Amino acid sequence: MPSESTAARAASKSARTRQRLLDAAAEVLGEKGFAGSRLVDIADRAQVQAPAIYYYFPSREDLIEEVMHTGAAAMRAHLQRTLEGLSPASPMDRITAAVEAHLRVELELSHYARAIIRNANQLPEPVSRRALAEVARYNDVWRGLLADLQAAGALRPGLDPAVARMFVLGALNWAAEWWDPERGALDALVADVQSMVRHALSA
Amino acid sequence: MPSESTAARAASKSARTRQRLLDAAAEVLGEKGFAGSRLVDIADRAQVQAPAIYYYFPSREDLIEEVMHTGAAAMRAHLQRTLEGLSPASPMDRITAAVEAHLRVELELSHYARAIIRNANQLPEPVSRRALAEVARYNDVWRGLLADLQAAGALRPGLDPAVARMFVLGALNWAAEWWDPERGALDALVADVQSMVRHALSA
DNA sequence: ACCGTTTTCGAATCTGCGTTAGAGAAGACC
DNA sequence: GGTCTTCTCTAACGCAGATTCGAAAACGGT
Repeated sequence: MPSESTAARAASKSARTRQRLLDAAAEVLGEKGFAGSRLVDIADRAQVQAPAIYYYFPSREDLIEEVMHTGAAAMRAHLQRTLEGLSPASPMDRITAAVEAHLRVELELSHYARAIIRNANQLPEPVSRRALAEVARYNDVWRGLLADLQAAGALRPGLDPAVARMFVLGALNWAAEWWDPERGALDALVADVQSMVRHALSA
Repeated sequence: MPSESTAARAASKSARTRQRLLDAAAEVLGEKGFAGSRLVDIADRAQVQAPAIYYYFPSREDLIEEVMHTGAAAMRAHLQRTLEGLSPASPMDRITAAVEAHLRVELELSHYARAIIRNANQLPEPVSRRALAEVARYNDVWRGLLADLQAAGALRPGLDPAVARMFVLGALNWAAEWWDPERGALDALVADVQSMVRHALSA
């Protein structure tokens, strides 16, 4: 039996390789999409040969499935943590905070988020089931934010909350398609987008 | 030499098959994405066997390339026709009209637009070159719309016009991911989105 | 230094799909 | 009805990429 520290180190080495594979898969998925992501690309990026993947995952689909699920869960966790960290705030302020949370996790914090955003709608059924359930819960949080806004009378009358929600999420998600981390700080983007969202929804 | 009418009929039959293939390809591309689109699916949808494709196109990539190029050109043509058809209008009214044009071509008029929107950013270089050039020109039109708005002092101060443009186009493009033609009329969506865009940008 | 376990790799297999080849059907014109 | 052209199909090829296998390497404990 290994001593505590070595066991920890051993476990962590294996765990770290596994993690490298997941991270690599998330990156490739975010760039090439589900059908375009080859195991060789993922393996390369994780500094391994392709067959090594099968030591950690039963199949390509299982690996991808885990990336998707992790990504969706991370987005929701980040959003909910952000909202809970808010001192009592107006519905609109909560939405503004959610906008920032979404953009940061999408563009700065997590390749997994990018993978989710760009692939959620083009995955084959078996792979997407668990992930889509998680995405649905994420959407539920936003549905709540919009409902609160409307209940407070702060949503422009006539606007369908469902359309408003997809409008905002669409604008946010699309940033993954064009935002270039190289040029310009994220802060400026966040501020502009918050301003536009606020005015797009306000009564 | 065939008589006029039969020549026309013959030509049109061949042309129609070719067209069916392009249409089928546009639909499949819009659903599965570039890497996920198989020739068999396209052929099936066009009521042909896969090898028949090669009578009309040199390769899969050429077929797809033409779909992309056609799609991008169609979007731009539709947008420009719409704008030209406008009696002198304020910059904001022009943008509102552009919003409707974009949504209609994306959701109602053309599978090609959907194909472009969902694939423009994940195509391999060789296929995307011509299409992306066309997309760039489409973006230029929008860039002009935003510039005019700003010049007229009607863009909220502080907003980066480039960010504003991507924000709006993102919200519009994302509709391809969730809008279900089955339920609800497009008119309602258009009205809501126009309202949100207007307020998002207004000074 | 030696042994068992964990982890990785090179080589081989299997499968799906783009593509080619060549023969046959469907017309068009005489 | 014959023949030439246009179009489409069936069968087969070749490659790329997922997966499997068995052996080697790396590692931890003694």
